[in-house]
Amino acid sequence: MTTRRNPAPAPLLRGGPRVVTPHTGSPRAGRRRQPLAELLTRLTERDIWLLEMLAEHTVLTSAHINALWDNSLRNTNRRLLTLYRLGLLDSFRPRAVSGSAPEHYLLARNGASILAARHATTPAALGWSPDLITRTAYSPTLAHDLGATTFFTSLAAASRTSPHPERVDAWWSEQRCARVWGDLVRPDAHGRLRRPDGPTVAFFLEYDTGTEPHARLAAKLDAYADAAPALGGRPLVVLTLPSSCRETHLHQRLARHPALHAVDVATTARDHMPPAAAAHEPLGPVWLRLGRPTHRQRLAELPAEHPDAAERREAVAALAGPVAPHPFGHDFLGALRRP
DNA sequence: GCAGTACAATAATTTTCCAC
DNA sequence: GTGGAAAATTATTGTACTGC
Repeated sequence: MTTRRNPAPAPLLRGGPRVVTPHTGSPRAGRRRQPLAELLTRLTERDIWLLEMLAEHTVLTSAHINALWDNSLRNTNRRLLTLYRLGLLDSFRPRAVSGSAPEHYLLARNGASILAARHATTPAALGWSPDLITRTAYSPTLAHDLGATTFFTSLAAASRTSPHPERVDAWWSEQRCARVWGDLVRPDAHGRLRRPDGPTVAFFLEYDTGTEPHARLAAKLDAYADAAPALGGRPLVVLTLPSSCRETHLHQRLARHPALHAVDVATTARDHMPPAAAAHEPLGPVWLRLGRPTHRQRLAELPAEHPDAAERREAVAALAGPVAPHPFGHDFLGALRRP
């Protein structure tokens, strides 16, 4: 095991210790207060959609945003810098294991104010506060939360290039799930994948960092089994694990768990790569059914939800507010509802 | 004017090597 | 074992150019 010479854990907040030579000029320079009405002439639908996404998911890295925008990284970074200078976004860069970390973006005051105006509410009601960046940058769950985010942005990017025309229909944050289902279940996210022939694979994401004991994961499955009637039938829980070794042990321990009578569970290991794949691909054949691990399946091949369950879920979700559809093409994440 | 592309320069960090 | 210098890695930004 190697040790770091400079193990300071503090994230780098913009305006912090990041040194820029006078020759290039500070990349953070030029930020000034902008009247909100003036900003209206500068914002595109894509920008507004990004603000909505940040309100929903709190923090996204430049790579996440690039994947969602389906853009070149250069263009994504340039636009993000513009939005930062307009006071719409805040950002920080945590320490990285190797090299430097990507920029992490959140809503800044102007961005929160514009969103609040659009939803006829206040920035505070949207979860924004002046110390949001500090709370987020130093959050002990930041890596876990970003892991769940990476799962969905990978899914979204892959669905655009996949030969299988599935579509990511929805991506709900942990906070939205808590608002909809309360203490019944606490997934890290909820998503829906729509097959081209109509059925929808709705799933609850549990992102495992390898720190929870098997008993804790078993207890989560019990909670899903208990909540199954309220969740609209037989819920599908997808568990993404850090290693094949942990996945194997989990299957050995939980293959006959009683909750499997009421819950469908599929696992994947993030170090597992299908043949000819360059990286772990959550849309690909990487999922093993718990209790019946005959072969690895694609996410779209996992059990689709019953139409009645979909109807019941939509009714519950409708209580959470209006829809902000994706403005450019693929309308995944269309279920952005704000209470 | 804005978005997109390409290239070069720069920053922040870890890793490696080497002298002491 | 420790500390410093150089190399390597990863990511961002400035600039020039093109096209709409």
